[in-house]
Amino acid sequence: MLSERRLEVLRAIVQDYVGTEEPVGSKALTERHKLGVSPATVRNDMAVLEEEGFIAQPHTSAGRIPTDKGYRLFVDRLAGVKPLSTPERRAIHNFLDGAVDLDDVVGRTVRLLAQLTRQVAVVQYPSLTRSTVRHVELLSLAPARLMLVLITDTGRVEQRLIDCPAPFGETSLADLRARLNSRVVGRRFADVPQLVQDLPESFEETEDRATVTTVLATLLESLVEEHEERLMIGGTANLTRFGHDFPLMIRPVLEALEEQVVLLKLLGEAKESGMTVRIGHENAHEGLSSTSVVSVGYGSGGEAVAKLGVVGPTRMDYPGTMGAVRAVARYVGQILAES
Amino acid sequence: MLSERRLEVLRAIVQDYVGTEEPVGSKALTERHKLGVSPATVRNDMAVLEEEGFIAQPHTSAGRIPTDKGYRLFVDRLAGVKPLSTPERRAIHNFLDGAVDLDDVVGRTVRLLAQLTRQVAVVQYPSLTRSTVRHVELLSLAPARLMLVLITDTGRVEQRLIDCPAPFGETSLADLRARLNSRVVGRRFADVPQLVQDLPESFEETEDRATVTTVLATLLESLVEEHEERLMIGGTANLTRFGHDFPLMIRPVLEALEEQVVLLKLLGEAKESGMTVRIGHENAHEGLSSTSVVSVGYGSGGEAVAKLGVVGPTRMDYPGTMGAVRAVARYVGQILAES
DNA sequence: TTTGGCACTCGCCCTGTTCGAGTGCCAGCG
DNA sequence: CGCTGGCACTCGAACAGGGCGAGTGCCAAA
Repeated sequence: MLSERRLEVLRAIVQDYVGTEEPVGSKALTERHKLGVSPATVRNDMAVLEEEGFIAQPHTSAGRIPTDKGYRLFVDRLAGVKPLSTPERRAIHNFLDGAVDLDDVVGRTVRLLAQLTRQVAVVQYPSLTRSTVRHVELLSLAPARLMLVLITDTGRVEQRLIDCPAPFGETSLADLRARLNSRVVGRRFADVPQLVQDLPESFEETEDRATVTTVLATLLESLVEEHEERLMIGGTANLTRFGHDFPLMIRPVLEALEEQVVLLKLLGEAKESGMTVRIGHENAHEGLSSTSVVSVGYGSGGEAVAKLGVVGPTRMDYPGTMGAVRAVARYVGQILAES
Repeated sequence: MLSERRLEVLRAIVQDYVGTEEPVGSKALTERHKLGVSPATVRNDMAVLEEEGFIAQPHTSAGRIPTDKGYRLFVDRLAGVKPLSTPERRAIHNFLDGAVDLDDVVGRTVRLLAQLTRQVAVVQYPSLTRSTVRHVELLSLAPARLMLVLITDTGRVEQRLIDCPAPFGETSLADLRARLNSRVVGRRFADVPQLVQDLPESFEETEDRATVTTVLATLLESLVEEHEERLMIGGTANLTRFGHDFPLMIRPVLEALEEQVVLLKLLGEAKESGMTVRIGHENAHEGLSSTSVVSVGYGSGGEAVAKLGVVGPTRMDYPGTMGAVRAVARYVGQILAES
């Protein structure tokens, strides 16, 4: 087990390294932090910490830098979540309050998060399957062409064109629309396909209706699949803060960020509740092995409807980042609940 | 005036430099291109070209590289637009045909363009003001809360929440909806606010309606303003191909790309018809002074409803890039016309 | 267990040197 | 008059060597 002071030394190393981006030596440590011991003692502690794998030296006769394992310990036991300052909180409110629709909320959130953390921000749209249906609309664009519009309680609006096998009268359309709405409004999205599937059984009439309803069902399903998970990213310019080795690092990160699949998986791996911090190699994707991901679920009520987070270098200000991420998530939740 | 051979030398320099990323000297030129003259002659030509400002040397005793002016001449007079290969064309079709809605079309276009050109792709959503209204829908989400949904002929669907000053009956709603549609469908989007503004005059009834209609009008207007110009970008990972000096270059470019305003202005400066190539300092934004922007309008019919293009280093393969941009724009136009 | 001292290591940075691609100029040739 | 080959020159890239100093590990003493 590590003594209290050793942990203190680790904390000091992490803080200094995050601040300076340079390997930190024993002397500098004792000067900048009031550890109450001499450099020699710190050196001994460092030797132990290195043996345990919490820190490493890039090359002999250089200072130490934290390893992923070191950051892990730091996050788990040595650092809290730094609450935001009141100006920062106020900035969040001001910035987010002007949003006019969901796209706007998500867009503003991304920009806000990127600005607060000075890192790359990722915000997932509220999941369809976890939302409930607020409204279903069927519009007739042309005789044999419909448009389906779905509105969720989280403000998402999804639409899809439907080519009907045969023309469809306005009255039957109204009928179907009414039945759909009475069936489906207020239900969880995930249940919708099944509900719609059953709909034809309640009719004894023409096959017209049956065909259309099946079209609807398949459409709903594909819609849920394809649009289930959308996300927005921003602040990629912050990648340039990565450090001196950034030309090599930045490439795979940009590539990973472009692959929505990768990002979704990344967020998907995060815990359902509470904040998740994945450090360096803890991330499955190897292009992100020198980045850390801080993510948290957000939602209008008790349960999360989606996640948001930031991606940055492992050498990041964890307490501050976690504080910003949590604060933003909370407030976005409030905004969603209001709308 | 420049002789034919001098132009040929410039063309060779541009081609070689684009290929190798390295300053090109007289010897290498004569070896790689059948100019039919000796290096010494080429040197003389180069001296002239440099005097005229078409090429420059990064430092004494290095080869020459084209200046912005040199690229301009190259694009204007020395290079055509390289048509795509048939496999490439087929790829475009295959890739774009699977799109299910406008978001999907735009998203696929961005990815396609980025992949074809290996550069950063920018695609503007079809402009609202240049589209016509296909459908207007008014949904009642709560007694005093409506949702307005607008659908354009280009497939854009825009929605906006409306908080009514007072509850609004279902029948008055249906009435208003019908009137709205009969007034507005088929009209150009830009005219809609005015049309809606006039709507209250055709009523002699309660002030209920009047208030709601004005709410509608202002909303329509703000909607047009705020959502008029949206765009999607992709392929930012290609920024890493920028060259050896890319750490310095990439920063301002990423920042510019994040600022939608900047990009929109960039595309806005492009000609209305035909392809526009802006080279280096020709771009107003100074962060983009070492990039070139190739853009072109696209649309379902004769006139353009929006623009798309790519952003890359001035040292780019202009004929190939222009070919890809043009081909993609054409096919996206077709897709939009079909939907 | 902590501390001061001390020898040692090794990357960084500065300097000097070499190497060669590329240039400009010039005299000669068609 | 334009093209060509030759030649001296320039100047950056690449490499090597040396001093510097931060930082280390170890040890003996408190």
